[in-house]
Amino acid sequence: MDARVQTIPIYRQAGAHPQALACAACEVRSTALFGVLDDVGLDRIHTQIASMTLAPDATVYDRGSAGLAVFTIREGLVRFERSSQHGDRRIVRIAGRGDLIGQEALLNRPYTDDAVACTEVHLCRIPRVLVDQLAQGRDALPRELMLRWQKALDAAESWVSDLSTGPARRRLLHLLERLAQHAGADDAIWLPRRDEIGAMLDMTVETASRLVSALRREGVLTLTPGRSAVLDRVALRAALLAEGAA
Amino acid sequence: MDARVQTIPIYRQAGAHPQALACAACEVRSTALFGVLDDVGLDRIHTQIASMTLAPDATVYDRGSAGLAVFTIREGLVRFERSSQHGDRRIVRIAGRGDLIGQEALLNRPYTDDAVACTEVHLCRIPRVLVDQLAQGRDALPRELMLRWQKALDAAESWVSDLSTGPARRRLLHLLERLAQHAGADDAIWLPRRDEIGAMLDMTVETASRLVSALRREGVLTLTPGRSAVLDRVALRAALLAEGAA
DNA sequence: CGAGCCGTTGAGGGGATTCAAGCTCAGTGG
DNA sequence: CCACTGAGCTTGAATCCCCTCAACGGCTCG
Repeated sequence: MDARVQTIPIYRQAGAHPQALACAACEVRSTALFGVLDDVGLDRIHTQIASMTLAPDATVYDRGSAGLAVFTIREGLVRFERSSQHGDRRIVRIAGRGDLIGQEALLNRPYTDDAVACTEVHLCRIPRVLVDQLAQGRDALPRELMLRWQKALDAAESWVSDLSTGPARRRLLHLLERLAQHAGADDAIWLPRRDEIGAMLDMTVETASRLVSALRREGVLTLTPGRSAVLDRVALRAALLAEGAA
Repeated sequence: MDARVQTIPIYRQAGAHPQALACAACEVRSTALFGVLDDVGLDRIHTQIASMTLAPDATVYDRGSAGLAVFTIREGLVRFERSSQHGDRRIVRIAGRGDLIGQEALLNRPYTDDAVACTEVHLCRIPRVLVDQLAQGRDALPRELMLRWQKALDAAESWVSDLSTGPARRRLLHLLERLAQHAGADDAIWLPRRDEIGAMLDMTVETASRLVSALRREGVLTLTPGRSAVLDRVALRAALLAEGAA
């Protein structure tokens, strides 16, 4: 949890602090956990939610630690890791803007994965007890919560069917396709390190490197400094079709 | 949905029909969705829940179809399948006794996977609207629901880290370990067909066959007629340790 | 500048796939 | 009754994809 945490409460009254209107004006509000709450609801919660910023590779929480809060991703990518006791880790899922992570906390459970920032990440940290309170009063919240849970479940299952199936090249292409969904304005995606690609797709760094290089030569991918790249979406589609996978 | 469905309502008053006390006396009640409801709650629901029995390979529901109900597994195993448009399917998760399946229905969503019976399966079919009603009145239910969702999510993620990681033999051993958790009294497990093992572990039928035969020769597995087998748990543990995976 | 991390590329070997054949067993119909 | 068939399982041989082992270059940083 080596992050810059701004515990400054977020007040909503006009003018004031630059983050005053943060919750109400939050860009992801409509897709985020509290998006369904009205302003009255917001008044009750905005003082307890902490805004956080994490650097790449900073951990949001550790597997096994007590779950005291859930997090909404305002910006950036987070990966979920598990490692077997003999050392080799596997990345089992990634989450992005608008996703809710650490739901286990709502059940008073320890976190089931290591959650690590891929890019710089902006989070809202929501204490477990706060959600409990809200869940009692209104009932818009449970549904929204269930939605998050289902979304995470779906993501986990399609991780199996897309990223753990077939030859290495196809798996990589599927990964790129998925990363493209979190792309910036200019088709700039976050490109994992080679060993991270390996942990995601169950392959060695060497294989990951070879395949990335191949895609670079084919023009599907153009590397840019700092773990990022530009994707040619058309070429990617073509490559996927050539794999016999749409 | 080619099943024997007993739409006979399940009444709770004493004596009466053999299934009269079904809900109240349900063996899996403590672990099932409505386990937390008291008798009053049960009175309100038992008439709307249908008891079903499905034969092996019967489908519970199809991916994409309208989700009108969730199901509790009273007995047996259910697998979740996805198939890409060029034909090859992948089994992404299995669920067993006490698990809730088809939660998407609660969100008014189509089912995200094909759900297919592995063994003979006994289900309780719970209409979506019924859960909605209950969720409004009491609030024990939402928490129980969240628990199910989290359990499914955890299962999906560990499917990636256990069954989609490493060499074929280790993946198969992990699968057996998992199937052993659903074993009958005598360590008799449901053993998938070779092509089903292939769909679970992303390998060919031939590889699956070779590995199963090898384990049979090593005494880890003893085949018995009808897609089942007896496991030597000690030998399994030993084999897993030899793989460098606990 | 050397150390270390990260990425790349090559050579060789091994594990899984592909292609192929043969087996058992249940169901079918001559 | 028994050949015939097809589905499921097994085994073999050849191929290939990916891993292992290795070396090297670029880069940052102490």
